[in-house]
Amino acid sequence: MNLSLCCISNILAEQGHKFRTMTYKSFSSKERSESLEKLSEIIINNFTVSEKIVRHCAANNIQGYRLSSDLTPVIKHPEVMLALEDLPNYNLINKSIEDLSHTIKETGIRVSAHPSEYITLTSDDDVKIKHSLIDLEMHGEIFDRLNLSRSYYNPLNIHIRKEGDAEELSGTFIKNFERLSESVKSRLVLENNDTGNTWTVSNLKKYFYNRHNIPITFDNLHHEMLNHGTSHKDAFFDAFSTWNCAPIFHYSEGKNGTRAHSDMAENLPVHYDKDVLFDVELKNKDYAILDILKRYNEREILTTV
DNA sequence: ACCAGTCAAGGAAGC
DNA sequence: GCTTCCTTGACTGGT
Repeated sequence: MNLSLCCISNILAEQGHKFRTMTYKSFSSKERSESLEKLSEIIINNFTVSEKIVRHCAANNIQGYRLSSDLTPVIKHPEVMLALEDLPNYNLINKSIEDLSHTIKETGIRVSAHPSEYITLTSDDDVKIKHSLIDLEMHGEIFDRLNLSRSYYNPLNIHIRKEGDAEELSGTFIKNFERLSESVKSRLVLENNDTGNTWTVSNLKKYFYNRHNIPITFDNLHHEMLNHGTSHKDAFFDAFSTWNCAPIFHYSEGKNGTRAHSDMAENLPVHYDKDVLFDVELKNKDYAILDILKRYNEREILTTV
């Protein structure tokens, strides 16, 4: 069972290895030089924590890691717009990125990311599109700096977000997709969602894979909530067939039948004997993953005796 | 040390 | 055309 940790290790956080962030409100409330110093420290901290988490995954038989999408907070805010090179102690920032890169290579942990839920390539508002393009490009830059492959082996996963006419929305999406660099385009994949009625696996496949070869991420919980009558197995294989490498799918369970993620899993991810990496979206994070692995291995022992 | 309120984002729904 | 909700972790300011 190949599992991937989603952003935070609760185990390491309890030991004091925590991510930090900075809002624009905070950045702009102090002297610029003071804010830049603080931001530089935050970014170094975040890459260093990521490196520790990758090591932690490798030590615990967790094959994948979804990087946080807030490693470099506020730098691409419209009123800030800085490059990493503009920050104090850039050499130390670069060193923290190189350390993470080396650890990823050394451990063989497969890395992905899920840029903000608020990113949209389907908005009518070009300002919002531009913010989204900039945010995606920052992810591409970080992936490039980490020497991650420009392929779906290291995917950047987003949602379509907007509801409405699939034909029209997919046209808008592709028009904006073409504005992205190769760094992003070569990694971008799309995930099914349930917040409306449109973006099931089969519609994503029809409008984005069949026409543009963009792979589809299968999320079992979103599928449960919106499936247009398609079974779990059919949706799984529909999405599976869109990848040119082992897919990264999402696994979670809802709290009392809702879309709110539960703390721990009660069941196991179903992979139909296929090679899939499951990004586990459960609140107890690595505790939930270690529990799944333990139960899975116990079941393997029972069924092979 | 701890707690409650704040912050960030785009879209949808409800007045 | 407003406000509120959605989500979620860290930050912030008060005790």
